Amino acid sequence: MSSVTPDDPAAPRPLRRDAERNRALILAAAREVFAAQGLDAGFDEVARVAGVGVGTVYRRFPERGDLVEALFQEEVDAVVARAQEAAADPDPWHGLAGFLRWGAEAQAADRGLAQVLAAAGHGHERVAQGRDRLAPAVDALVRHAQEAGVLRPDVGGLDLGLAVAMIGRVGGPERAELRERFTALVLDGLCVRRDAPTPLPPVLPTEEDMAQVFEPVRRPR
Amino acid sequence: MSSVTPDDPAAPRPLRRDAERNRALILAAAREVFAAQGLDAGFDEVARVAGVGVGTVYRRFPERGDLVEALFQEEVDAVVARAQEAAADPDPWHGLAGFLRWGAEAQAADRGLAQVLAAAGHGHERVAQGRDRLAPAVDALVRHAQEAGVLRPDVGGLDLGLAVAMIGRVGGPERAELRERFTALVLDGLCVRRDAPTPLPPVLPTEEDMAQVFEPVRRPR
DNA sequence: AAGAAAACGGAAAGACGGTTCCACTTCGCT
DNA sequence: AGCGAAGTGGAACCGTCTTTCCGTTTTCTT
Repeated sequence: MSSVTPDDPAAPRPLRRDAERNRALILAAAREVFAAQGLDAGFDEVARVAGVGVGTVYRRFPERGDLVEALFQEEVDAVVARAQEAAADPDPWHGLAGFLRWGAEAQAADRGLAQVLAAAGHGHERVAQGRDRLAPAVDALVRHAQEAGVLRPDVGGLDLGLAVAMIGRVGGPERAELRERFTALVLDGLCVRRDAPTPLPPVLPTEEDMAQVFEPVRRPR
Repeated sequence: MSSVTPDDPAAPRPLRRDAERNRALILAAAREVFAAQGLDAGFDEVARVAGVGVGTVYRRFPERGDLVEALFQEEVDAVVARAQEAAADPDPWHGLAGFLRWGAEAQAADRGLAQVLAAAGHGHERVAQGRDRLAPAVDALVRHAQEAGVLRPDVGGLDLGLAVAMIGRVGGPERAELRERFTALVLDGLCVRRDAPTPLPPVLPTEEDMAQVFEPVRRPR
């Protein structure tokens, strides 16, 4: 008779139901832990949050990279979507500014995302693919604003990406107003022409904010 | 007779000659290692470079902070001096721009300096003093440029400090041209008025540069 | 319902880096 | 030169994080 499971040579065997459930739990836990502590958070922390044993995490994701890849594919999707949305804004400058603000905020809120976008190309295959999906979207956003004559013509998509990364590191997760301030400042540098400076948010930085540029979150033990 | 060593109650006993020599070797080694790897470099790496045993480092500097303090007092002096020099520039804008460029470069070349300036206030007493010496100098530089009407009036000294820190992290030690690019961009945001954008250095960032924002130097094992 | 296979948990083993400690050396003094 | 104190080096220790392993549990199939 015909077997119920046709011999699909590419079939990676479906996971058992409990395994599938745990896989989802692990991914959710990793999302939370990596966002808070960065990509080098301990595997047992992930396991603890997921409510499974460490061994389970290792069996499902033998290398740290596997977990990272599975996790951030969707986060990259979100960034790409936001970039496309911004590029479609009828006011190109508004779209660009909104993306810069949003991107900085996203990186500040999620250390793991920041690290994975940066590390793209160094190793992880699928993460690099994600970055390659991202680049055209940002390029389009930049080109759009340049064709409208509002963004200076001598910057590229990677300039914008670097600016997002730079600003995202300022002030720690709590000090969004401070990032607003630097976003406004950089935007004043990015525009083609302006007479007076755009007013900055009136929050003056404190000494402590500076430390955040270098040590975003001290792992609380 | 009068004793050769008067009972100075604050006298911390002079070090033996070999101890003094090793102290100097350790400081020189720490300067090198911290600049390359940051403040959390291993003590045994410092000991190896200095050509002494680990125990020697620990006896002379029981806490990591002691070593940091002894080391960076002089580096802070250099920054203060540069800020004062910049404030005395007959062209205030030129002085400000030069300081921003120089500061970013100094931090990029010396991870330890970057971290110690940032961490000031969290702990280390004398490092905090250093930062407090630095702040007025930068404030003066900023005020000077503002009184000349070339720097936007709504930024403070700490904005400039944060900008230096931000830009210093871009591109890794090797990519100074890239930092030039961002310095020019931020300066265009900082000035009071400009018509056309100041031309940027024509170096386009590469994908790898982005990684440097987050992982400036991978310790080579 | 029963047997076989997959998956689980968490203890144990391993790798790694920071810190301590003490037998030995070097220095300074008489 | 000889003695005591200060200083030294690096092996051993300790805590932390990673990875493996295996006795038990859960699921799937018939």
